[in-house]
Amino acid sequence: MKARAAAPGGPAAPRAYETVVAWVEERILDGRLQVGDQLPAERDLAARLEVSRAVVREAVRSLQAQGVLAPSVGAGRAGGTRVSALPSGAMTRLLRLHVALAHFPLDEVVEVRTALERLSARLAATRATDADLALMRSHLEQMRTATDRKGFNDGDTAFHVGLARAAGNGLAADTTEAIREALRRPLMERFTALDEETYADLVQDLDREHETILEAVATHDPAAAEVLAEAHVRTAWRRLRGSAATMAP
Amino acid sequence: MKARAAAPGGPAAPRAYETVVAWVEERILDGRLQVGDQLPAERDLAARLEVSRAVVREAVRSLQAQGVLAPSVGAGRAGGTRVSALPSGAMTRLLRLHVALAHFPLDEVVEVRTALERLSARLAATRATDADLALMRSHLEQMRTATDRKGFNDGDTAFHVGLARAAGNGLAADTTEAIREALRRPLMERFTALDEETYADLVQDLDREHETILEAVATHDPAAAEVLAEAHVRTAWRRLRGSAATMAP
DNA sequence: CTCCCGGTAATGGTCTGACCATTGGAATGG
DNA sequence: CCATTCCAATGGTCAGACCATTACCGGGAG
Repeated sequence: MKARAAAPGGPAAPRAYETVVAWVEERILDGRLQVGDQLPAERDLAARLEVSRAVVREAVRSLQAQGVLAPSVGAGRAGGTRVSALPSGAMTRLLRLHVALAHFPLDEVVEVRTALERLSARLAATRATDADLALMRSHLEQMRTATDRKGFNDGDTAFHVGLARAAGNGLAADTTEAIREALRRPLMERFTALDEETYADLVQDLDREHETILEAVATHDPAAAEVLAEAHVRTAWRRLRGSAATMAP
Repeated sequence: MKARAAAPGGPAAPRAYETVVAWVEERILDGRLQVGDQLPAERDLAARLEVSRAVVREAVRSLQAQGVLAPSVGAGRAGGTRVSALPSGAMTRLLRLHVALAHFPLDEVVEVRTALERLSARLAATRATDADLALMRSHLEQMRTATDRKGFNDGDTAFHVGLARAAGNGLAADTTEAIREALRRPLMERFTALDEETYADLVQDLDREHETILEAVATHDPAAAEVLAEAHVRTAWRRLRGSAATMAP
């Protein structure tokens, strides 16, 4: 009689790597493991949990994909797998893939991004430092001096991520960044599909709107900033969303 | 002369499993792989990319953690690893861990949740079906008949997730759900720390607010719904955030 | 005493080869 | 035609080995 006997209606057979993931998660959730702490060596952990090193490695990869673990080779303090907190890359990849899989339609993503933009603008208007403002101003300049559409888009992304960072909300900033990155490809497709005149008009209007948002933030006017920012994202998307180059003939 | 020779200033040595992840991601991003498609068998993929099966498995775990791949045993159509789109669980775990790691302070998370709530309420007020409304009403009832605080909290979660689902925005709903789940533990700690009288008052007020939100949604009044929902989350958190049971003496 | 240098050990990274449990489907027999 | 049996393919797991990188320790040179 095997322990793993599959009870047909029962819970799916527990994978060995899940027990390792659970071991780590449990210690993170109750605080025994904190950022910077070192995990036992893979060989030790495998022995302790009575699994093979291969499944320990699978578990580590799984948690690494969430930005929670960071393995590094070598002996002593510097080596070993440590607990980290780098959700940005993880969120970006997750969102980009699921957008590509058409699980999240672009309109939905833009709706969320609009809501976040509003939040960021309001918070930034109350918290932004002079350094934040200077950085955002430099991004405005970057857009104005951009020589191609990709350059402009990069500046635009930097501006909005900068706004989110200035808001002092890490989750909002990381999410905004992830959404921007996830939308980069489809956005650029629409951007490059515009004819020269439409593009020039759009850039001019966007610059004006950026300017007014920055002004509201600089003068610490949260109410104005949130309205302007929300309207900005909304209208920009309205003008872009139609210009899709058909992708699947 | 090794191909992997570490160029000191160069980019970090590319891990073998990353090439496998890249292989899959590339095909998802350009549409060659879609939801439901089957990946080559691990052994085949390993041979094709000239890596060991172990690293292929690590890559699969990594993408599985993002909700993008779903392996299953067996032969024929049913077996094999397939492309999936289940970001909900992935987002939940990611957020929960990073909240536990104190990378995202509770106040920040609640701010984002407030923004999402506002969005969901507005959208729900324009799109909610009778079925959605009936479901939310049942969650209201669930809260009223709850015998303990956990039961109330579960109903509350269900109500707000239901609102997000009714909004018809999958990303907003999944994110709301992830945040709710990530906050469950710290929220319940505060919830249970309230004395009986404060708790009774709070529950009564929350119920009233839920009622007004649901009313605004039912009468298709987006402007009212978004204001009520935002105020609801904000005041609820204000009343709860102070009641923390100190955790680390 | 200090500094440099080599060795050593520990770590994650990778590979190989094997066996198991599950599952679908093909071959077989009624 | 249907039920049964067997087989092959799949992911899951394990054991053992070797490699590259890195810190640390100890000894020798200055």
